[in-house]
Order: sequence, then C-alpha cells, then structure tokens
Amino acid sequence: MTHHACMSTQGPYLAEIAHLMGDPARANMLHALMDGRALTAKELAWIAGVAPQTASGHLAKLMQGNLIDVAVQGRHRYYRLAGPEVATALEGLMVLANLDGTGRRLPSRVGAELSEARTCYDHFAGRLGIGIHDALMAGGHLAASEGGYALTGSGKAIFRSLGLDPDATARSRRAALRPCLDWSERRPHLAGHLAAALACRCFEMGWVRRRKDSRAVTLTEEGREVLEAALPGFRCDAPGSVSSSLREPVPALA
Amino acid sequence: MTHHACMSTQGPYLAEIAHLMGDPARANMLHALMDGRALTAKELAWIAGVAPQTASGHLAKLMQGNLIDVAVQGRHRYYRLAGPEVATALEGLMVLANLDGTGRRLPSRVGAELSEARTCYDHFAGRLGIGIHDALMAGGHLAASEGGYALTGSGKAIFRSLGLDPDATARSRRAALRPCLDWSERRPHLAGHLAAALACRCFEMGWVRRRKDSRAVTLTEEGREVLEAALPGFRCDAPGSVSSSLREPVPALA
DNA sequence: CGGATGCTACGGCCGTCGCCGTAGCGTTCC
DNA sequence: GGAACGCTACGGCGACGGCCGTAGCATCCG
Repeated sequence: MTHHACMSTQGPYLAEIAHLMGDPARANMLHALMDGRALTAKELAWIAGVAPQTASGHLAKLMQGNLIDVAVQGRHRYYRLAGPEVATALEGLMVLANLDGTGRRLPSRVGAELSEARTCYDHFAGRLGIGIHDALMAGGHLAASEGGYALTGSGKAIFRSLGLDPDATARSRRAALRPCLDWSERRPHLAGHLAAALACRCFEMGWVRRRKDSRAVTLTEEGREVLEAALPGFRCDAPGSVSSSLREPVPALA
Repeated sequence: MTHHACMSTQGPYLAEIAHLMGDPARANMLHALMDGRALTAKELAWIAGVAPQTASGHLAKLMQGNLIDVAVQGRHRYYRLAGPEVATALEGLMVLANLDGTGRRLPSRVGAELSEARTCYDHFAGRLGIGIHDALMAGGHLAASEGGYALTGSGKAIFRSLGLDPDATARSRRAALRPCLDWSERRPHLAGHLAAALACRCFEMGWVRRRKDSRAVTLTEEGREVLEAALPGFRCDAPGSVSSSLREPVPALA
C-alpha cells in the first residue's frame, strides 16, 4: 500500500532530540543537570535509578546527541548540559508536565521552595528571579537591544554597586541579558551571561545559598538587604503572600 | 543489587511528554500543527507517512498526554495543538535540532523562507516578527507588565490605527503581549493574544499571505507599506542583507 | 436505503531499546 | 606493585511499542 507520504523535513530531527529526552533514566539525568553544575557518571546513575553500566550507555547517547558535555578530571568524568538552549528546551517540556487538560497548573507536582527561588541553568528563576527582573524593568534600567535587553546608565551603576562589571563581557556573542520565561510563574526573569554573573556573585558573597539535593535556593537576610538597597522597588514575596493570585486558572486556548 | 536510587519527582513527567514527542510519526504531526491550524486525522496520517489506523493510535496517545485537542464536525475530526505552551516547547526542541556540537547554527536544516517570516503557533516569528517587536520596543511603545509587556499610550494608538482594540481582551487571564524567543534568529518576537489578533488582522487584510504546505508567510507590498506607516522604524530585512551577521558562530557555553 | 467515506478498535508480527551480567582499561591510593 | 575505584565495551534477555491487517461504528450522499 503506497501512501505517497509527505514526511516533513524538520520532524525527524525533532523526534531524535525528543526521543533522547523521552527515557525516564535520561530525563532524570537531564533534570538533575539543569542547575548548571557538572556531576559524575556515578552520581547520575544513582539519580536515574540504574546501574553504572546502564548510565554510561545513556550518557554516551546524550553526548552523541549534543545534549551534554563532559570534562575529564583524573578518573572522574564530569557531565554537564551542553548549553543554555538545552535547559531552555527542558523548561519548555516542564511547563507541559505541570498542566492538566484544562490548562490549569497542577500545584502538587512542584514544590513550594522551587517556585519561590531556584536556579535555572546558571541564573535565578522563581519569584527571586522575577523580582530582580521586575525591579530593573520598572526602574527603567533595561532598554531594548538586538539580543534582548541592554542596561541603561542607571542599570550599569546598579551592577557596579553589586561588584560586577557590566561591560566586561560585552564583546561576547552570547546576549548579556535576555528574558527567559518561567515555567512555574509564567513570567519572565533574566537570563544571559550577565544574569549568570550576578547569580555567581550572590553565591560567592553569601547572599543566596544552595540547598542540597535540589535546585531550590534561599535568599539570606543579608542578601535581601543588599538587593533591596541596590535595587529600588525590589521585592521577593514570601510564598504565601502571592499564592492566591497564582492559583487562578489560566485559559487553555485563545 | 539494590542501588538505593534517588529518582527525582519531576523526571518521570518530563519523560512522558518527551516520549510522546520522540516518535517520528508523532513529531511530524506536531510539527505540522505548529502553525495553529486544525487538521484532520487523514491529513496528519499522510504528513506522518503512516496508515490512518496507525495515525489514529498516535492521535489518541497525544490526546491522552494533553498535547492536542480535537473538534468534531460531522464525520471529520479536526486536531490542533492543545495550547501555546505546546508550540513553545516544540520550538525549544527545534533550537537544539538546529545546533551542532560547537553551538553553531546548521543553516541547511532550516529554509530561508522560514527564517524570513513565518507563523509561530498563532503569531508572527522570523524577521517579520522580530521587526515588529523591535520597532515597538525602540519606539517606547512597550512597558514592563506582570505577564510580560504592556502597551503604552502610543502603543495602543498604533494598534488602533491598524484596526485592533488593544483593551478588548484585557480581562483575559492569558498575557496580552509577552516576549517569545525565536529559534532561528535567537531574538524575541511578540506572542500573546494581542500578537495573535494582529496576525489574524494581517491575514484578513491581505497584508500577509500564507504559503501553502509551509509555515512560511509572505509580507505583501501593501502590508509593508501599512506597517511602515503605522510603525515608525519598522524594517523587515530581505534574507540576503542580514545573513552575513547571522552566519557568525554562537558560543556554546558561557 | 445501499454505498462510500472518515475514523476507531483489536490482534499479531517484529524491530528497537532498556536492562544488567561479565570483562577490560585507566587512574588513584597505600 | 597491588588493590580499590570510576568508568566503558560487549552480549544476551526481555518487554515495550510501532506497524498494518481486518473488522466495526458513525456520517454524508444519491
């Protein structure tokens, strides 16, 4: 039986990538790598719930698909996501995993700590990331740029006051600041290497601390004071204070 | 052998969704539905290159995974994507499908017409979508809002001059305007129901025409004149004039 | 009302792939 | 140098799932 099939050209490539992410073990590994850190094969095997031999095979496939990178150090092999685009794609899938048929959020599937503050690959997301984004936007510290956002003069001063040089990485091709949509809040936060540098600085100075075994992070009291002083209008709401508005349903179709 | 496995809670859900997209036939179907139109099961079977019985099974699985919706009309069943989030997730995967190991774009995999102008679910993407976004942003017609962007007074006037009511859909929960990252250009364009209404208006008035069998669209001469008159600073470059800057490599990691 | 059309339900075939066994290589520590 | 460790390569087992056959139900047409 000949169907004279059409077979779009984009489809197969899309299927290759999705197939790599479609295995539970590999999905667990990728999810664990989404905070941007590098993990060893053994750690990833434990996370995925499979034997090291099985994990090794999965990691080889993810390497071949250019989804992860490896850094060899002695007898350890550290795996990490191949780039921010991989984290973005995974976030897009997570949005779907947290919706039911009517377009409502399924609040039970995502922890409260994660929507409060977490890392998104290499920058901040959750209400912490949104708070930074909104304060900069409302204060007129962001302007349109070809890659996303550019800092105005006042915006650069804010970054300098936090100990960062906003022009240091200007020659890089990767956008310094760009919007990144949040899967738990459906609002944009800041991505790009300047956002990554800010996150790095916050960890260094003890303004934000990682929680172990989770992508959730905690804004310390000192960190709150520093950000509120540097960023007029910055707020990072406690989970309870805004949850009522976030619980409201979102329409599924236009 | 007990591994005392960790097994993250998010991983399995992520894998379910990715597994649905990871089959070539289903990926072709979803890709075909990305322009927001509704297609019959038979059309989708032909696109996927499988028999109608097989397609029926695939569509049932996609329904169960809440990736598509169905509208029954007589003896026909029209399938469409379940929502904008599905299109966004697919776009995220396409970014990865168009990168090689070094982070370079693979220009051969995406047609020139598609990066010039195309639909992204229900709004414009490609250089057409970016041109609209940049002109509004540069002119100060966009302001920060909780869901993404809000129109300033001058921005509302522009939409009214094009025959749209920017306040008509204000009560809806879905964001009116929000940034959406483009997988071919890596720059944001406008999504949200106001962007969808604009696209709809452009098709109605003959300013933009669909090409058959493709998500690529054409900006007509009249459409160019209308947009340039309504949007000061609007440009929609010809493919050749900017291709040199777009061919430059993009660094893979920060 | 009989036939054609659009679609779905079920069953059997078969390829793909995830899984862990053993085995082997390189590194680190004592 | 020997033992432990981290990781990968290969082989066989088993199951999930895609594929199309036939069959059945609903709808539109003459």
